[in-house]
Amino acid sequence: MKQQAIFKALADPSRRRILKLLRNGSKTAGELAEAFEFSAASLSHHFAVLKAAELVRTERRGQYIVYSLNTSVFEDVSGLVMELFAVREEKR
Amino acid sequence: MKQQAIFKALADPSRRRILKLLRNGSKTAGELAEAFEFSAASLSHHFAVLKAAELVRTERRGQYIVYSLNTSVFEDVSGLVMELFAVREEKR
DNA sequence: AGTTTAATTAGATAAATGCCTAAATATCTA
DNA sequence: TAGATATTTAGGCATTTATCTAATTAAACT
Repeated sequence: MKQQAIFKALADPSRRRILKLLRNGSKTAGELAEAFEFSAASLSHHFAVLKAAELVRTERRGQYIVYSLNTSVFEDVSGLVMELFAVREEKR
Repeated sequence: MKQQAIFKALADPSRRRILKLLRNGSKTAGELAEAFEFSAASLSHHFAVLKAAELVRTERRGQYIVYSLNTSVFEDVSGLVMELFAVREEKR
């Protein structure tokens, strides 16, 4: 798990928005792009950051590249947040 | 709740480390500084970012300024994470 | 094979971030 | 009130980030 990559990826509002768009199912890069006013290139950069954090997964489908949420990282992220706030257990 | 401030604050490893140091009780700026090799000024900057996100609270105690975790934000942060990954409920 | 469509990579630039030292502020103590 | 200690604020610099346009890669369709 790439803790730093995850937090860094989540720090940008556009990237969080991409994640939210993916909650209800995969989308192609182009479909996602419709929701933004950025150039496709900029979006692509954001995808790369999300991918580096393993928050999304990709799959080529013909001409298209399909992005989907990697929900298995969700537990990692939750765990990281817990870890930041939870009082540490006594050693025993 | 300042969503963007929170995610931005969590994006830096030193700031996450500060939060962890505070899990088991308040500490003065100086005590926290001992754990780092940064200048006090740099640390102070990090404190300001954490404070802007309301992740920590401060209280002056004489000469010292005491920092403590604002655990009430914990729920906010958890909620934000949930929101990023949870499949959205059907409208009804 | 050549053209179109989808997406990424390269290269440039402006803005934000993280660090530093020096100066300022606040409190304590002699 | 003067000096010492704790911390923040100001100003400057280097690195990283987010964006753009242009060029490239990959697949699809004639």
